[in-house]
Amino acid sequence: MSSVRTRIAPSPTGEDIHIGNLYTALINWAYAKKNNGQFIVRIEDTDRERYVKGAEEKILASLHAFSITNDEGPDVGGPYAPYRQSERLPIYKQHAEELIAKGKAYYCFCSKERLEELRSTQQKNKQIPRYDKYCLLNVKNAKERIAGGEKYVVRLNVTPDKKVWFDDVIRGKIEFDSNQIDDQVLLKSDGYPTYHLGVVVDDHLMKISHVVRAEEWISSTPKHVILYESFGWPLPVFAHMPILRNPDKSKLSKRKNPVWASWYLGEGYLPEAILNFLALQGWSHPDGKELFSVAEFIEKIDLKDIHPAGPIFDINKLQWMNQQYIQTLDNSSLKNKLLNFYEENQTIHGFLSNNKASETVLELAKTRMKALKDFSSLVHYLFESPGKDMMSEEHMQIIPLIKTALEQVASWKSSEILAVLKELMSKQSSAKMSLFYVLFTGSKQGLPLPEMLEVLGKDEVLKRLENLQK
RNA sequence: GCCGCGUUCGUCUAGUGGCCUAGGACGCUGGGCUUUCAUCCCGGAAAUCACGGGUUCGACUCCCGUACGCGGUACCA
Repeated sequence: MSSVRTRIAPSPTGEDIHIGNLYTALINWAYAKKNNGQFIVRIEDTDRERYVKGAEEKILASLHAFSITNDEGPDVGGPYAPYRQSERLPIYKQHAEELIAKGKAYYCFCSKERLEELRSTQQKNKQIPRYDKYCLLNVKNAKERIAGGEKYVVRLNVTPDKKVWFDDVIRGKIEFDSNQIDDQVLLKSDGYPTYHLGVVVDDHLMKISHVVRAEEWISSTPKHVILYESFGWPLPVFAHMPILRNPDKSKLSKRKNPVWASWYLGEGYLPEAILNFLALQGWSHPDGKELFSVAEFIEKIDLKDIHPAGPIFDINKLQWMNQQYIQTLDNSSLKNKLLNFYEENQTIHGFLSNNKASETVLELAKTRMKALKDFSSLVHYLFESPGKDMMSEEHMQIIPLIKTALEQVASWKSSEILAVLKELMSKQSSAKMSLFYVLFTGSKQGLPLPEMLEVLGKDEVLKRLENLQK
């Protein structure tokens, strides 16, 4: 059996890798790993208009942040380098010319204006908007015009009245009528290939065995099939993944949802949790498990088990999953993750690395974080006492009572503090736990108060009460 | 418009002809534990399996049609 080689082909046209692309990357990577194959990253930077500088680096960095490692790519090289399409221009040109020589493609000199006019009249007459093969039928001196410096494109010469089909692992046989297929531009006038020429040539040259990509590519696949046949190349296995959706069911977009992988990382979602969540889109563990490792996913995944309907991206479930991952972390790994996450925040970073009490806090905070970024609001009052402006008459009245009570605590331990607070509550009907919380934290709820008061220290606690009385 | 893909609780899904009076998970909700909030545990509501026809002794499961949703329809990917 020939080896499994999969790939993702991101375009550096956004801020970062799109979460939907990360999903596709996960499936491609996992499937390759499962089969002891290779996973390749190829940068499809053929759109010069939308090109975003630095996007490629960001995409690669994000992939690595998720531990999705590529065996070949622009960053690590490989036997089929270069892996950046902009560096492969002569290859596409050569292949386009091969197609022309075979009569499978042709030069076209039509202006943008003519194409627009053609399209609008076709639409007006309710015809399928397609190129009319004008240049194929009328231009006889293409070589001369090109030699004369005229701009041109190369178009695919689609034979009408034919059935074009392919087998999709996830969806079965998909068939198109070639009359529906446009004479797609293959090589643009700037010398760059379009996606269609680029993918087919590169996937073949790089020996990609499985083309696993999003559903939005289904309708261009027949063009690719024609291309493979025109070159005389065997077809790869196709698998079109469902596309992730917004709550309104449209394709997941940045207007309606956070889509950049780094956004999720920046909120403090753990890569493992995100991957686990993504694995559950369109797929389910054979044992019905919800929580499982990437290694287990690799072991169990099979392309044919993927459900084709487009799932709505439910951030709620992601949050739950993230919390599950956070609370099963041991203190030292949680600490490391937080240290990393709060690299810029000196207060929290310092507290975590120097304060012995951070162990206690970590333990208590664990079950109360949906994401790493929740940690700061859970502990902020350790570094900054709540102001008088947050207190009501009720709070002010209770201060003397609680102060005397706390002053009597001999051994400043959470258990004793709790006992004292409980006693106060039983004696004084106006004394309530929620009042105490506000006094020290500015909020009615939070991490267990006795433990946090212990962390704060007797002196600091009493000082805070005194300050409030001033 | 045309072409293609899809359709099981609000959401992610199980389900490949009888085990389904449809199971799990998130969310929602009631309760327990508890110093608040969480965690954790127990319970509940929630899907006439989009609809209509077939096929079959029997259909969520197979076939056809319809509706709806989504995707594509670029010298963007």
